[in-house]
Amino acid sequence: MVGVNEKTAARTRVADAVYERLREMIFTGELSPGARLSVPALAESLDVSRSPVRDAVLRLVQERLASEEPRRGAIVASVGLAELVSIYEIREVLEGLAARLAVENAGRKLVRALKEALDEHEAATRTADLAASTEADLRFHRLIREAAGNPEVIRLLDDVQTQVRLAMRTTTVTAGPRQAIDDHRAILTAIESGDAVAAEQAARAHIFRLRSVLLRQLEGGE
Amino acid sequence: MVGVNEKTAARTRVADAVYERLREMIFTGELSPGARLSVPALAESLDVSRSPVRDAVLRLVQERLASEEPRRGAIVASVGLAELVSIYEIREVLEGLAARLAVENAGRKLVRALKEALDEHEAATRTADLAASTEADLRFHRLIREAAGNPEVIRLLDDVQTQVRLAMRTTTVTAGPRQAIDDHRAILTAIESGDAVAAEQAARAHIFRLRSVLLRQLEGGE
DNA sequence: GTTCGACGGTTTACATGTAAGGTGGCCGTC
DNA sequence: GACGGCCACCTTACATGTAAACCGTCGAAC
Repeated sequence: MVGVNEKTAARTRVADAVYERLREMIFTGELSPGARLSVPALAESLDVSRSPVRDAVLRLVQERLASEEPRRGAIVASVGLAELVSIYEIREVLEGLAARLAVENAGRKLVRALKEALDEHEAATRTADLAASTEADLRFHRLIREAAGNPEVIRLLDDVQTQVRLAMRTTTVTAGPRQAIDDHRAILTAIESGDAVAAEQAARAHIFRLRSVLLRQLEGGE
Repeated sequence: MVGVNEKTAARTRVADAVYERLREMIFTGELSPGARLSVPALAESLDVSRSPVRDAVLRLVQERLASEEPRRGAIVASVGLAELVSIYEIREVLEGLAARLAVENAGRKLVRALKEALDEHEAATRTADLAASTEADLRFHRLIREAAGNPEVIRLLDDVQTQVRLAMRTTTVTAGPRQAIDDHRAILTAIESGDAVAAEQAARAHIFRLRSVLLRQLEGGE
């Protein structure tokens, strides 16, 4: 034995770090939609060589956080309202699926955790703590999809959320905090009662309402 | 097979060609699940440098045709029965969504094209022409999702199909040709009558039956 | 006979060189 | 002053160099 094995060592890929950094820059607005992702320029500003930057940019492109045209390089993607509506159509059926599957292998623990998230969501809303409210909201959804036991659903919903976050740089979608909590309560009730079909319906209805908000924005203002 | 036909002439990217070639090698079995994707070895055998091969392999990894462990390289992915079930759960709701959306902006042309595909499917089944039957089957589904008018749905269902093709190297899933045709007819009827909800239900039921076949395989003979 | 550790070969991951293509600016022309 | 072609710069895409990590093997010690 050569000594203690450091688990911290495993994660040191420069390309991964660059990828994370670029994601962060996109989500914080340091890189706006449309901004050019010049590999040499980024390499210099991040003080690494071009190779890991290239890998990271390719990864962003394939996750559609950036778009590229051959020989012209990549730019930060922008997600318009119409695309966001398309994404919410997908999110609707995927969240429905997650809720249905969650019922099928749900336990007491899930219900308890969901209740807790919902309570915190409500409390944060009462005190107008936006950050905590958002966190509890996201956690509620995350708990359900992780309980679904289908790794593909988790991955796809993570993808959806990534696109939504990007779109949020220019748009917001909320049906009002009270509506969200009521919707969540309906989902929780269905899960608690073990009614998979009702849970699917409730989850779909929740996303459907959010999508309706988007559609009104699409037709009305802007 | 998303959009290979860009009309711009000078799309001679070596990395793209390598990517296509590797995909082909995976689907034809030239590269079996588990096979190592050694960048230097592939570069030599394809007679290009390591860079485009590296790009292509990264792309495969990201599309989950290959899996990688850091510092250990990539191998051709294998899709087991359990994963295939997960994929079909997703396919169920996505095909349902596509059918619903297709109704919402369907025209006469769609119905006619679907009828044609269904007729050919039936004819090919009668003459036991497996290739033509499969082609007509795929075309039926493709027509619907392209009519959905939601590019994300198309992309996700293409992804699903890629995974299914990979899984098909070791598994087959069919509910029997008659069942498939009956299912398709039910979908067509619902679309023709303009009943979006019925179309969604019919499409979901179709995939649900295929998934049931998988589940029986999963429980029964290994 | 089994276990352990050193060694060679192979590969990854990062760095860097370079030809060809694209862009935008600049200048001359009308 | 507007327009069009030329040129210089920058970038992409491919090629290649290289340190360090990993794998399998082999041999020695117990």
